[in-house]
Amino acid sequence: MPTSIKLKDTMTACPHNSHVSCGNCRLNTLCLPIALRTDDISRLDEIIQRGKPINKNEYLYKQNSPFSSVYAVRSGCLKAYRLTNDGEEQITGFYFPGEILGMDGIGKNKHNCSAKALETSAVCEIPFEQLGELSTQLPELQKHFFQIMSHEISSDQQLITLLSKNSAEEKLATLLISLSARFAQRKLSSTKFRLPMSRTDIGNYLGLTVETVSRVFGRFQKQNLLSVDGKEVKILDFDELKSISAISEI
Amino acid sequence: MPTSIKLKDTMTACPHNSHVSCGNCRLNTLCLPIALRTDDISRLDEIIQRGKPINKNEYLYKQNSPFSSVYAVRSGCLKAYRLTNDGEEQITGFYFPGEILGMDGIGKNKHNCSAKALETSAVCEIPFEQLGELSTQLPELQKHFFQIMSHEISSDQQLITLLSKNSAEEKLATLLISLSARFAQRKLSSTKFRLPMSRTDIGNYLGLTVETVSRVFGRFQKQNLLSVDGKEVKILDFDELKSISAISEI
DNA sequence: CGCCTGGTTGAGAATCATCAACATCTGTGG
DNA sequence: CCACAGATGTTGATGATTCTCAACCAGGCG
Repeated sequence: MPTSIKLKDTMTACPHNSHVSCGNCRLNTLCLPIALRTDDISRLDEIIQRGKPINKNEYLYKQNSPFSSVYAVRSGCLKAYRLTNDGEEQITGFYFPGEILGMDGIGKNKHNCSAKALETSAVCEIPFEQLGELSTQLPELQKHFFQIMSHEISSDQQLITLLSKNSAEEKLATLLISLSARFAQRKLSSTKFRLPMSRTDIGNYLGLTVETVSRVFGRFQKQNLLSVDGKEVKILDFDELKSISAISEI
Repeated sequence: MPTSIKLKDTMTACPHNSHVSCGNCRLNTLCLPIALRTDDISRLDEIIQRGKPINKNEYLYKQNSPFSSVYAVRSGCLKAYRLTNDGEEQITGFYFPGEILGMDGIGKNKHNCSAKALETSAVCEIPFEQLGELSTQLPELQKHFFQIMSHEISSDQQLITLLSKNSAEEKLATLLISLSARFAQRKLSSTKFRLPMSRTDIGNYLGLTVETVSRVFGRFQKQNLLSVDGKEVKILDFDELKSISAISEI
């Protein structure tokens, strides 16, 4: 068990750097409870393990493997997916820096999904047993984790609605607007970004075939909503794209 | 605020009876942490409020209303649903006795869904603030609620897969097998039961139109998998129905 | 009794999947 | 550095599942 290294100075908080502590991680407003006091953050810091980065296509965890930790993404991007009866995969979410995954494993003490890196990624491992113990002492932390889990439920429910009610164009527009918002949250451009996932992954996530995804990208370009160059996307008409999407709040 | 009435004697634990305490509720193996000691159950009992039954089509809570409690179903059945942009509803789940709903509201302190009774139903209201406090003192309770939320996440993810990958027949078979299992859990018949929801609700939940649901019911009857009389369903060939469904474990 | 909601059945239409061919990108090894 | 192979993405033609629209039936309730 590597003990975490404490750095009280204000070193550059690059998320790839595995020596950054929670206190000076630039993502901490996303994954940490705002209300935690500095010395409480240190206690959280102590249970968090920062492993070496995982490469593209490597697993963070596999479906049905024993559950022990949840993970906060530090850099890169991961997909979570379940295998269906007939061995196909169904992607249930993409996870970006500051977002937390693995909570589906808590209920049955084994992972309900697999998680695989879409590109070289670094994560903070948060042993759940210890998190639970610490949470009994820090009510704010407990509340925060209830909230994170609740958010996961809400976003799953939104995906359910999307899959059930919306057309291919609405689905893709919704994904793009959602990604845009999540990039903005990390102070990145909300209109020009790189999709870390393949077209196949997008189709899988949205319940569409690759071909349909490709065609809809084509239509969006013809309508001057987007300019697309491989995985690079530039949103040209944000408002129109949003109005196509299933995302309501302005 | 009515104070809960304690009944230490072994009165008949009918779930409609609002005076039954957690300790002698016959559903407590479903909604309570197994490991809780008797006097701890009493403490939980004290924060739980047992309101009067809600009638068919009445709301338990509405989307965007302030969140304060989660609810355990005591009798009846409820549906949870979200309104889409254009005012349509999307059902995200049906909740039967022993099951817990409302957890989607924790994250933003307002309900992400509405919940409406499909028939006269009774619920136990569990004020979340107090549950949080009690959980810091009873680690088992905290763990139990993490698990319940995690189960909700897992089942939402299974629904995502179902909606995205499966045909109309697979969807309906899956719902029927799932209901069957949940009735069995409550010691009711797993092959003969009454659907509390309308065909429209089933279609909505499964991402199908009423007509399609009706046709698939018809086909299943022609294949002698089911006999259907309105809302009464009798499963004639459980194994075949299960093999059509997306439910794997035997 | 008749209205209204909920459910069933039929015919035609539309979206998206499938199948297939082709283009492009990636990376590996000569 | 180039060439090639495999993976990934695009485009086209065809077809199937499911939706839409419409008519009709059944049961419950005033």
